[in-house]
Amino acid sequence: MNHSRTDYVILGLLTVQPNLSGYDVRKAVESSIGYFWSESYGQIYPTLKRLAAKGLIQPSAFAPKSRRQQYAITPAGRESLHQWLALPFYNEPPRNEFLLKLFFGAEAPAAVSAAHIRDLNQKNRQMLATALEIEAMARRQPPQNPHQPYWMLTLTLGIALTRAALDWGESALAQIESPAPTPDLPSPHDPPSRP
Amino acid sequence: MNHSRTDYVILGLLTVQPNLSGYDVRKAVESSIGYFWSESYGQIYPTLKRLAAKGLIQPSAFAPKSRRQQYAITPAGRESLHQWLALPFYNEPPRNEFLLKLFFGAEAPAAVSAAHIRDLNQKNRQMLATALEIEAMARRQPPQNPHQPYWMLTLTLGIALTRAALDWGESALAQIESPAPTPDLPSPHDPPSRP
DNA sequence: CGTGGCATGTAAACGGTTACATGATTTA
DNA sequence: TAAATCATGTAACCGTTTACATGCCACG
Repeated sequence: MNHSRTDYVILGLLTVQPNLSGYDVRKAVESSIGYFWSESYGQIYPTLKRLAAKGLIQPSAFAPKSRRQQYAITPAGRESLHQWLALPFYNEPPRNEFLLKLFFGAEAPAAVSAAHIRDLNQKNRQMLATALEIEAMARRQPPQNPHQPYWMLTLTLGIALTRAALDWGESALAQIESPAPTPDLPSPHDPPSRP
Repeated sequence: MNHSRTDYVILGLLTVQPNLSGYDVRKAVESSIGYFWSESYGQIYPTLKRLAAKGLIQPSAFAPKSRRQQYAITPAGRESLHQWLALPFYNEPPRNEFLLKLFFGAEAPAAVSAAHIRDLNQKNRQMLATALEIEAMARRQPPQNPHQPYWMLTLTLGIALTRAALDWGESALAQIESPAPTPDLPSPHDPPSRP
């Protein structure tokens, strides 16, 4: 009776692509909503069974050579998805370990926090690069797909947030690495870093 | 033997304020790291017991009138915190329900997604306002506290991300509400919304 | 005195991951 | 035929939240 969000991930993906196996679902999650969602097999397979038992999806083609049991969404499943979409979204309690470590940064040498920030910047540069690639690719071909405008929105939010985080990261690094800028006593031992 | 992150939240907070009870920890989490972390009593109280048993914290003053059992960090606890701070941070699998619903937005009337975005904007405006207040308050008094520079960094990241999300939200709303702008066929029935 | 809120605590449930088991199929 | 990897599945565990229980103190 209790629908977890995994249910709607699967139902949603089945509206995008009509036949998916558990394996397919996993791949689809990773490749299309991977940067803001994740699912593990331990969730996916039992959920498929449960959704089928409830009639929200149904076993469809048993893919010829590939021994993959595929499923398709039913009208009832689509209905259920629509209802969920209309409910207000619920953001779970935040838990950002990077910010947690930074918050307690004064307990460690400045180099520790600096390393974390560099680490974050690295990840963000990577993320930005792939997001921009995807965006460029999507913009090249005309929007035949009714989902595409929404996908672009999720993408542009990701890009905007990553850019903001990167900007912050650079200035944060500068602040941390310049050792306590006492205005009239320029630090004697740390040469200004010029990459 | 396994240290959960709740351990380090408590140890960290005890380096900031020397004596805290379970109740205090909860309040401190909410008021100081609330926008990127959360803890429930069900975690806090058992963790306090466990940390005390391991000697990482110790019962200190039993607060006079208030029947609150307070704890203080021990040298071993501080050591443990330092070690953890030096480890790379681990960001748990992302799970953003807002983006999930937006991704499947094409399955529902555009008004549904628009409402979600407005909802998000509302939350972000709220968040930005309080963050800016805190920032202004912090900047007013000179940095007596060695933790403050790090706290400011977490704050400025929050502000930057929220601003970016708000900017995105406005343009996203505009895009969604303008019904499929066919260039040479200006939409006949939707009057341009002027707030 | 009684009631409402403060403070501590815990049992049970929950959503989710990890680790492992098992065939079946492709590739070398 | 051996090794790799595809695909499905599940049991156990884990961190966490929820809901509830309990006693204490302040205040009307």
